[in-house]
Amino acid sequence: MPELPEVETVRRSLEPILLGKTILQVVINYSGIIKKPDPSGFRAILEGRSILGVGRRGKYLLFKLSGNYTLVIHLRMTGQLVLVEKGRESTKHTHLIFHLNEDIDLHFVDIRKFGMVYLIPTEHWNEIGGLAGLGPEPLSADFTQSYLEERISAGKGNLKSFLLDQSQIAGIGNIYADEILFEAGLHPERLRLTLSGEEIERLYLAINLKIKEGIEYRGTSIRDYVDGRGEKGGFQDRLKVYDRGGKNCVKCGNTLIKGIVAGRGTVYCPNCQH
DNA sequence: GGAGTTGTTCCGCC
DNA sequence: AGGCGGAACAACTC
Repeated sequence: MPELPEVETVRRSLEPILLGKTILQVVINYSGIIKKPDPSGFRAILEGRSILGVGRRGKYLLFKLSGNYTLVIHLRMTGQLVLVEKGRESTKHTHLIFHLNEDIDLHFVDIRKFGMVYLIPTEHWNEIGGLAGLGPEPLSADFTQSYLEERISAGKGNLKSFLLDQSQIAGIGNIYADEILFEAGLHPERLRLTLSGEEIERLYLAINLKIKEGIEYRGTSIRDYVDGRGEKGGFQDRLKVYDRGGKNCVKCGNTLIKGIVAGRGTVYCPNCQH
């Protein structure tokens, strides 16, 4: 499940290799993941352009191309972007192949085909639904404790759904939401409006800490996630609640509860989180 | 072969 | 009217 730390790790692993490369040819094995434009336009516009930058916003990867075009890729649940030597055979789930100069290919692989790819003139970036409405990056200067305080108190609902809401904070998904709430000692069903100032501060620090740790350990590989070199992350060994339902709390030893909150599988410690 | 998996969008309700 | 909750949907693996 690529969330901010995983997408950032992919970005960092691709950037040094892709910068300055030219897309010579694009092979489309499955066109369903290309949301804009139609597949033949997609191929025609891409071929011959060079890659000027590899950026990220929330869970979206942004490839800045020559001629003011941007290739936007969202990996959703099982998408992978991997660099392979030219000519290496593709798997049955390889949907896009970007043949680059200098004997390198970039493969888009996605077991479930939930990923989304857009190619747009850069100034039209806000036409992509999810991208326009994103909240601040959690590790940027825009994301301050007073911003969090203001947003928390601006609406109802519980903390889990708040953390998953990309318009409040960009890039948090199910894994990091559970880890952040455990770190902060806050119950996923806790209502936003009941938080004290001290609890909002704990939440703020936990968001910063867990997102930073996720990046530092190069993401969480529970099932499919790998970076641009095909390497797994290391954060799965440091998870305290996610995927640990029924196991013992690392802090107090009680049994961790797994339930559904905000429509998502959610694990928490009933003793440590209030 | 039914259950489980999550990010995003959309719809209906209050 | 707008915010919120929940459902739907995508498609594959085990």
